[in-house]
Amino acid sequence: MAKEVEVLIRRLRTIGTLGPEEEIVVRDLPLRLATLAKGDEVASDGEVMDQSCLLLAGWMHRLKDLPDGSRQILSFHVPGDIPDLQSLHLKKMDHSLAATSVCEVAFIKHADLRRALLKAPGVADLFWRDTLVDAGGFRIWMTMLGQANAEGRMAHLFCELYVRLRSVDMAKEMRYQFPVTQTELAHALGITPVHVNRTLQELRSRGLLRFEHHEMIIHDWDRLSDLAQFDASYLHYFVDVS
Amino acid sequence: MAKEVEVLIRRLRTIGTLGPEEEIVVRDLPLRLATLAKGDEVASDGEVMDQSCLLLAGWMHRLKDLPDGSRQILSFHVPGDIPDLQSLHLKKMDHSLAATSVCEVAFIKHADLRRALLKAPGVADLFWRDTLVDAGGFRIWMTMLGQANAEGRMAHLFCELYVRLRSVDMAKEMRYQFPVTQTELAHALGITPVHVNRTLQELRSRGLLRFEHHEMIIHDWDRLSDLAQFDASYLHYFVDVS
DNA sequence: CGTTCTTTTGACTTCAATCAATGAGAGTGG
DNA sequence: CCACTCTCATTGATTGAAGTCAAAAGAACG
Repeated sequence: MAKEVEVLIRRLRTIGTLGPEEEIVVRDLPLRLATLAKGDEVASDGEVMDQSCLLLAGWMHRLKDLPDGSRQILSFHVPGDIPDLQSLHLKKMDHSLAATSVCEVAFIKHADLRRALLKAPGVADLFWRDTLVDAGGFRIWMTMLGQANAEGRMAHLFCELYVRLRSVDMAKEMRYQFPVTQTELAHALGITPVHVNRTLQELRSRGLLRFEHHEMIIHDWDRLSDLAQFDASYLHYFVDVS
Repeated sequence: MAKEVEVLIRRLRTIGTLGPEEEIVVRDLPLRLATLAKGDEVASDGEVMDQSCLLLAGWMHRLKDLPDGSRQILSFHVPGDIPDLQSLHLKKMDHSLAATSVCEVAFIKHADLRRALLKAPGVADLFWRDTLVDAGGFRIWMTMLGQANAEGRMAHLFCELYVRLRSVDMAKEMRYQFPVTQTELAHALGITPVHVNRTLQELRSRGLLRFEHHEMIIHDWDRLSDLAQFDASYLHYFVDVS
């Protein structure tokens, strides 16, 4: 029972080791299930949280809106992720968390989480490690935003998503579903929607990939990852799945 | 004795509370002191670490070099920071840590740190929190790199540094020392050195600030922080010092 | 005091933004 | 089942912010 927690177990085993007794502690976490509609925000910038959100199915993303109206998408999330785990220790959100597509989630009360982590320090270390891997993703994205042009950034995002999606069986044979619009891609890449469109066309005309109707097909992984200067080690997978 | 650890105590109290017994645990951490020359790397991309580095005096920065030769400076660090604390759980570095200026540091063995955190879970939470605040800084910088132009990014960096430096008594009355070259600034801001120079001139000609001989003087905080869309809450200071 | 690093300036180029319009799909309701 | 609407994708023309290249001027340092 409570098969919902399996995605979390898998995620934790992707970035570290989880002993049998620790697994029990994780399995015993009380979950409150919910279904989110596309665009729903489960945490808003400035809000004070008392729970975190485990993504079970579908996509989520974190975003930051600036006073001038511009928006940066900070990360995309796949099942097994706890995108707002940081709120366990930083109660007040400094960004927002929203559903990219319809999705299934499980809320975990911070009080319950705290109790569990106190009981099993090894699990606490794993959760800590998870937030550190999260930060590692930000570092790479900062680097790409600061140094790479539109093609490089886009290629990098598509490479990262392929590797992460494979680890949760949502990608195989160089293809995956990615339910975002070009405008959302633009918010993630720090470029305009028009330029997203042109960059996609450029990558496609060079035979690197195709992205149509929310389906990504990578035609030439070697040249794409080369263009992206992609190196999956920042994902800190315990066993590399790339 | 061991007054070196005071900067760390202060830092921890800046982002949370530290009880008397927890303070003792922190004070008992074995430190190995060292002096670094400008440019020295205490941790390099790919390296496996068994210690972290507490900055006691001077400046450090973290950076990521890409295969094509471009470099992104990810963060600047001031006394009290442990810039590579994440290596406690992510042994293998995914970026580098270097001395911006001559500086004094204290190395803390991960084994000692782990022992201390096991003894005092409240301290573990504080250190975890510190890494989460670190990640919050990355999120804001990602946002500025993706959405703001050269002026906005530069203004934001200068605002952030003023607030952080004030909390460690290294800035007052709208001025502080900042020992970087315009080329290093360029690596942090994701623009070219030439454009750094022109942007500095522009900000100066508008009466917002002056930056000469490594000294920053902010002439108009209100307009500068407005241009930066700066909101210090992402620093997650327990008591706001801005 | 000369050598090196850093800052500054000018001319030119380029990548991406902007503005504006058209086209294509998906879902809705008469 | 087809008009209608809405969102999303695409295209073209133009503008603008920042990059590039090259050189000179100014500081810093042994």
